[in-house]
Order: sequence, then C-alpha cells, then structure tokens
Amino acid sequence: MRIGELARRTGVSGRSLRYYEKQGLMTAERTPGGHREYGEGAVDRVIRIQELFAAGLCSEKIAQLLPCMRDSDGGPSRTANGQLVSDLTVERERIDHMIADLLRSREVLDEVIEAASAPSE
Amino acid sequence: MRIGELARRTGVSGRSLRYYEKQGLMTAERTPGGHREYGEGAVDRVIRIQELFAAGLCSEKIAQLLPCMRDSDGGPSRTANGQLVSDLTVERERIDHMIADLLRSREVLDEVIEAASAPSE
DNA sequence: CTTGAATCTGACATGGATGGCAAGTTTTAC
DNA sequence: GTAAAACTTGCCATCCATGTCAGATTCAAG
Repeated sequence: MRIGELARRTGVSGRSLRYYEKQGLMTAERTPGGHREYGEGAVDRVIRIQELFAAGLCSEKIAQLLPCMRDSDGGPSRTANGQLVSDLTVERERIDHMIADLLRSREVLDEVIEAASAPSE
Repeated sequence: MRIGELARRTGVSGRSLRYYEKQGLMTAERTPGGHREYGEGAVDRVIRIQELFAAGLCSEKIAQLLPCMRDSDGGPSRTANGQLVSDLTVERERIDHMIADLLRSREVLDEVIEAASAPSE
C-alpha cells in the first residue's frame, strides 16, 4: 500500500509517516519512481509507534527499542544491551508515574463532572 | 513561604510557578516589596496542577477546572457549566485512551527488559 | 497523450511548558 | 551599612512531533 492508504488506515498523517522514516522508525520499499510502498505489517508498526510516542518516549528511544521487540515486523531480531535496558527501566518508572498521575487526574475530572450532574446535592 | 521554598518542596521550578500565576492557575500574596508569599495550600495545589499537566490538559482547561474542584485551596467554590463538563468529558476519554496506551507500552518495555535479562531463553 | 490525483523533497511555522539570561530591587545576615 | 542571596519582570531560546506550503515528479485512468 502507499502512504495515503497507510495514513488513512492508521489515522497518522502522511507527514508523520515520512518523519518516522527519517527518524529510522520504519522503512519502506520504493516504486521505480520513488514512491513509498508499505507492506501489511506497517499498520501495526505505526500503531505501536504511536503508542510509544503517547507514552512519552522520544524517537531515538523508540528507534532503539523497536528492533528488540518481537513480532514488530518479522523477526525478534536483537536483544537489548545493558545501556538500553537501563534506559528502558527509567522509562518504565516514568510510565508508572504517569499512569498514577492520570488515574488521579481522571478521578478529579469525574468528581467535577459528577458534581455538575447532581446540581442540588 | 516564598517562591524558592515552594519550588524546593514541589520540585517545580520558580520559573514555572510564575508561569502558573500568569496563566491564572494560582495566586500569591505579595510582601510590601513585591515578593510572592505562598500559604501552605500552595504545595498541594502545585502538585495537583502538575498532575493535570501530566494528564495532557492545557493551562486554560486547568484554569477552568480548578475552581470546580473541592479542597483545591479552600472552598468547593463553583460548579462546572455545561460547556466545561462537555470539554472535561472529552478530556476524560482522552485520558482513558492514554492510560490504555501506557499500559500497552509498559508491557512492551517489560518484554524487552525481561528478554534481555533472560539471555539464554 | 493528457489530465488530475497522489506523492516526492525541503523549508518554515506552531504550540506550550520550560530553561536561561539580564538588569534591577528586596530581603537577610553580619 | 554593606554584601550576598533571593526575588522581580521581561524577553528570547528550546524541544519535538506535527502542520503547512511550494514546486516538481509520478502514477492511474480515460
């Protein structure tokens, strides 16, 4: 599939897909004329990338992480080295923190929303 | 307490605390000479603000939300109006999505970390 | 062919919280 | 009263994914 279809199927803009490629997060075959041609696996990969972005990881970390994931786009490929494991452990803690923050904030929102729905309490 | 101590106690830079004030997220008494003087409640408020920032809300939404929270810095004050409730409901859904993303990403990190810890699997 | 849609590259803009600097004032301590 | 530390305001810089625009090229269909 080409970039437009991938964009449609993932909800990620073509602009971002090109950016992902430049950051080394994904590759694409090229037609003789230079247009990108993606395989089916690209959809999952893009979604995975988006999730990692949403989790606050930067392109560089994601680029290091992706080849260590299994079923990312084929083989389990490589195993994380010590430095990366250390980095990822830090990220993991950050994510835990973020989840806790989110849960608290969600409670706050719920309280406010509920208070507004029960006007005469 | 003054801004330096509040910064120390919350882990938020003085720069950011002034920014919060300019965005209408918090207020401070002033000494005759113009220095900010915070009450004890400021610590909790700053932490709450940080959590909401971490949850992806922008200053404007937080500013609207804060007066509708109970025990924010005194009274329950005001009740959210329809527009705000609608906005907050959208934010709430976004937060739910984000939590789901974070949980998935955390799993990914755990897999990679674990795979690296069990080298001969 | 020809035409319109899709894609290419490259450069510049944006948002929003935060960092940093500069020059001046206030506070604190001796 | 003096010096150092803390604070004030204001402005510009940064990060980083994403948006946007322009001009050129390619692809698909008639």
